Amino acid sequence: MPELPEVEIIKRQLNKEIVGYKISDVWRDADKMLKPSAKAFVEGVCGKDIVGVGRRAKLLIFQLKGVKGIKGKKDGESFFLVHLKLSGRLLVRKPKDLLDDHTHVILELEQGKKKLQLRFAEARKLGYMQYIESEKGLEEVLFEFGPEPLNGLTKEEFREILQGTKRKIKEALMDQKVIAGIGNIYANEALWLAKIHPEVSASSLSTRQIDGLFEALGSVLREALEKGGASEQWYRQIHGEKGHYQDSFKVYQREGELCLRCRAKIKRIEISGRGTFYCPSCQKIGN
DNA sequence: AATGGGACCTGCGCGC
DNA sequence: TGCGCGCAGGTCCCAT
Repeated sequence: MPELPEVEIIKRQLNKEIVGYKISDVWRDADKMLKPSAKAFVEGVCGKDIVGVGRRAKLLIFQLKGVKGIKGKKDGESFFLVHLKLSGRLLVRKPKDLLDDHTHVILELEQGKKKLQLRFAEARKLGYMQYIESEKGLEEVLFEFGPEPLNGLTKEEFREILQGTKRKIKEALMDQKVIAGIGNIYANEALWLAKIHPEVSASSLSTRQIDGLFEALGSVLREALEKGGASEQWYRQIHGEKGHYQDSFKVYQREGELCLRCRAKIKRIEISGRGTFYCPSCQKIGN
């Protein structure tokens, strides 16, 4: 999945569809996917209203308002997070709609007579939903993320961050503590666009290269947003539609195919265990 | 500190 | 048709 653009699209769509609904019940068949425990999650969210959906890095943040279900405490703000990991889908359906494959959690939603379901389908069960009791608890989770590339990150800050680490540039880009929201697809695509070899040390990049990478990153992420995200095997929008950015991949999963700039063959290597695709001719070390 | 490997899980496509 | 293998949008933990 679900990298920044995909999560952002889900966030925007959910804000149009489920804000104002109350969570009336939770069904689940994989307790492991609920944190801090299935019981705490269910008790935490049941009976509360969804007042908004946000995003930080690749996390969705559902803001809740209302009385805690069982113990009936004060009316305050609480939250739950959703991480889709590799194969998660969040789908908004009507209760009578055909069950989606790999659904492991269903939040029953009500607003007056209207009823909806928010279904968490996760083929690999690596994703999770996490209930968080307070704003303070939320801040503790979000605290560690680096800046958001489409919201607040400046060219100067980007330079400073990258010049301060000797790690391979692709590793740095994908580290959520360095920059938030970049995953394997967008790291590969941005480096191709900026003509930077994925294995070069971040601190060895010139200012001109870093500025180019900053532009490339913004351009790739914005284009992905416009195209509804990248739908490979799993990613879907909230009504099940595919995004289209996969049709614009320049290097990702194009091993052996021709570079669209110079016609050289795209190579695949591994960096930190992740498939890495680049053009050996226009992304040279020491460019 | 930095790097590498494995774990967490399951599904799918490919070659034989 | 069936089986084994490699690969998959992510992140965490541990050993070296």
